[in-house]
Amino acid sequence: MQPIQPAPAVSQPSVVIATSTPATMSAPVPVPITCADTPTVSQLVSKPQTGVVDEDGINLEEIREFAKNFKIRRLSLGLTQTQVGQALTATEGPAYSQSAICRFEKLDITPKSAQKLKPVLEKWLNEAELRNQEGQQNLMEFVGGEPSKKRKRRTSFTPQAIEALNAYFEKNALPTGQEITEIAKELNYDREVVRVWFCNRRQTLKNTSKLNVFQIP
Amino acid sequence: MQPIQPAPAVSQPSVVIATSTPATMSAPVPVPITCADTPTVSQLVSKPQTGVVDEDGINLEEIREFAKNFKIRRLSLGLTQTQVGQALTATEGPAYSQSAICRFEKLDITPKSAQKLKPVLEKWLNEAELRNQEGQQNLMEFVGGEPSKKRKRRTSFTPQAIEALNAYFEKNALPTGQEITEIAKELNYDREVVRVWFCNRRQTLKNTSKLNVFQIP
DNA sequence: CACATTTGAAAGGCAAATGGAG
DNA sequence: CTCCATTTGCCTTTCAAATGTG
Repeated sequence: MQPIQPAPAVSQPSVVIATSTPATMSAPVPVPITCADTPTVSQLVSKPQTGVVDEDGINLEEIREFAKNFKIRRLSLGLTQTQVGQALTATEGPAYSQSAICRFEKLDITPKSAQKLKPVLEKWLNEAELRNQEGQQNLMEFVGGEPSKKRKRRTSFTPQAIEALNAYFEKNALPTGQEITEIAKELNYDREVVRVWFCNRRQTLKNTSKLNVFQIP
Repeated sequence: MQPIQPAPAVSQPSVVIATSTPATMSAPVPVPITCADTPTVSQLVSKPQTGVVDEDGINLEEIREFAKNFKIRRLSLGLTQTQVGQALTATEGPAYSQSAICRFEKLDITPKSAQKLKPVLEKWLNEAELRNQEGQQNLMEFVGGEPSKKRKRRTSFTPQAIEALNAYFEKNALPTGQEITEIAKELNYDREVVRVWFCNRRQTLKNTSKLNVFQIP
């Protein structure tokens, strides 16, 4: 058994978000026939012409920052979007589905929606982290999740962890048992999880290059 | 308040599944470069050359029939795929996610997987229906779902209901209040749900034809 | 009622986990 | 442990049910 999941040093980002390729995107768009669709936060935030504050006085930059951190903190607690959505339903405030959580994290929603959702998520997450400090048993009780069964729950790595793993992989795709142990310790993930990650990574790479043999356009 | 959801006469299908367009499907497929991917049940069942029984002695026809009925019965109980998955996790047998339930219903799995899943779902569903007869309170307790809150739970119509609604719509896209009441009663859905369905249907139709004005290829 | 918008259930993509063979 | 095929779940996306406004 293992204490739910890691808590990979919630350090400062250090990973600039790379505001997607700016300009140069005026290619023959597939056909945006929609009338006047309200833009999403991620769309607005990626073209800083408007500054950080939306016309309705909403601080887009702040929301972007929070959304990013929310994801990291959620994953650090070892929770899925589904669990958050479900737990939210059980609390006093408004309820939201897994889809809603997903959209918020990806900022694939209107500023108005984001503004409404942010305090709800913020409050909930703080509460969840508090419970977690008092022991993971409290956390699981809070989110109402069963201890799971047979199959191991699929772990979701934080963006940082993925990046680190890829870096290691690039340097050495076939680490020894010793090295795996070290990496696992460094990233604060279960050793087995890291080992399997390398196996799967090699497998994917192999399959990918196999396809390239056919030279698909 | 309302008793969870309808139980639209779980009568005999009467709606032949129309085993997808047979033959004539040898169009220039996008590129199935996969090595030798095990075919899914739906793929196998749609080309009856092999008969109803798989090479491993699995009765595909039976599985198809069950999958279809499973969906109807699930919806009749007013349950979502997510709820089934979650409830399954809480029981003794193996646990499965919403994705797994989805794949089973669409038969988007290998015969082997389907064979494994079928008894699990069958047993669970029987139990669920039993609880439901003893009062919906029992059912909700069984699936462990909260009574929900603010926003009304999105209703999912059974395939039959959809078909019937479309038939009505084709005859008359703007039914009177009286007619709506009758349709709702006939299909055993909440009147309001039916009314909104017609509103949304008209809206969708309008938007769709608006697009056609541009004559998209 | 029409219409724009918000939001969730179902479905799809990718990859974490599993299991068999070496 | 490895490789490899396969199973299965988390996250994402689509489409439409629900909501809000005139």
